[in-house]
Amino acid sequence: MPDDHSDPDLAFAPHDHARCAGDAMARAETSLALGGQRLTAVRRRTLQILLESHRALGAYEVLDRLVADGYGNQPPVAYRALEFLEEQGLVHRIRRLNAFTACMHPGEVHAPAFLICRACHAVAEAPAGTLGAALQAAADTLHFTIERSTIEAVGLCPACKATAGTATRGIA
Amino acid sequence: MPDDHSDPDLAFAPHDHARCAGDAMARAETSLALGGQRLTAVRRRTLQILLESHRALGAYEVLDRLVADGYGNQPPVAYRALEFLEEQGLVHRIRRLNAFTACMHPGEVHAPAFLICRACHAVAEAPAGTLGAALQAAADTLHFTIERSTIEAVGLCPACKATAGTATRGIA
DNA sequence: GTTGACATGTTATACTGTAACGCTATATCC
DNA sequence: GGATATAGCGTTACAGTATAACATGTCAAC
Repeated sequence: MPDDHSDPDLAFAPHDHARCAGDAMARAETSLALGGQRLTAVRRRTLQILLESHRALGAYEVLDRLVADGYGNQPPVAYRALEFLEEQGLVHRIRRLNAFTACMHPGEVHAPAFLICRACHAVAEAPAGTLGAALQAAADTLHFTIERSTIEAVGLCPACKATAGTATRGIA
Repeated sequence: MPDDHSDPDLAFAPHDHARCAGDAMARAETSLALGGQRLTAVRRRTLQILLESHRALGAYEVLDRLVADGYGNQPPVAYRALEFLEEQGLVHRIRRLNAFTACMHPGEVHAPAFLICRACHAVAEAPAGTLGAALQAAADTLHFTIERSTIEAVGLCPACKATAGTATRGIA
């Protein structure tokens, strides 16, 4: 099983990966400490796995890597850590892919929106812009109170658009 | 297994159910005919099931009802019909619930947005408003081309907000 | 009435997610 | 330090969701 160095980048543009991962981990430690939450070994390693791989991983992919590090090898081990991290706003769940990805700017309140390339499987966390407000407005007209939201779009990233028609593997 | 008359209404406000279902079926026939697509028996019945039940149904729930009508009793029968209807814009998939619901206004181009009550499980298709534009704008900044989108919010509908704290069953 | 394309029926299996139980580690209180 | 309470982890077992692959049937065009 190959490592994931060759996998598509999380954002569509290149950037300082090590730095953004390190920053995210540091912020995670701080924000958990402030909230009185415990970043245990499994949770820390799970977050690291997502930060390192730098793309959306399925729960069972995460589990495989936890197993390789000597942690429990049953699904709940991964799911519990992922759910905890999601509740803490450190990880996002991408329902379209049945996958999880590390949050690139934890701490900031945001209704995460994801852009998923169907050709190269890259996933980018989109700038929120007026999205949150627009969703809130839609909910308001029905007097609905939003607690959590999922916003995901499937399409083509700039790179795959450029090579459109060539050897890309589709998601459907 | 009880019928679904007591299930939460699709929209949060009462309305003329028979009429909206009938309209939707009529529009479905027209739009499929124009596109040269075939509304076969299974597909038609599947759409009817979703329109009648008037809430989000899992694929296996749809399958149960198809079986009761004498259709094939294996998952692909339901999944194929549902996928076809989704491609045609007649059905929406609600990923948060692993469920499907009939589109309430097929034909109109729209980025469907769903409001899901975690207490009573009602699902409403939210007015699009500026949502589509906001999502498009977010994608534009990354030069991403959107082909399909999933927008779902979990929270409390007006009725469940009113009875907050009383006997409601949570989704989580 | 044969051909070809599309749709359905069916088998089998893969993938995703969770309930429940017992043990261990950590924190707290005395 | 030792008792107690709580949260987290490991494990078993299973439930729920989805799809690949192939066989059969149906329909329209020629």
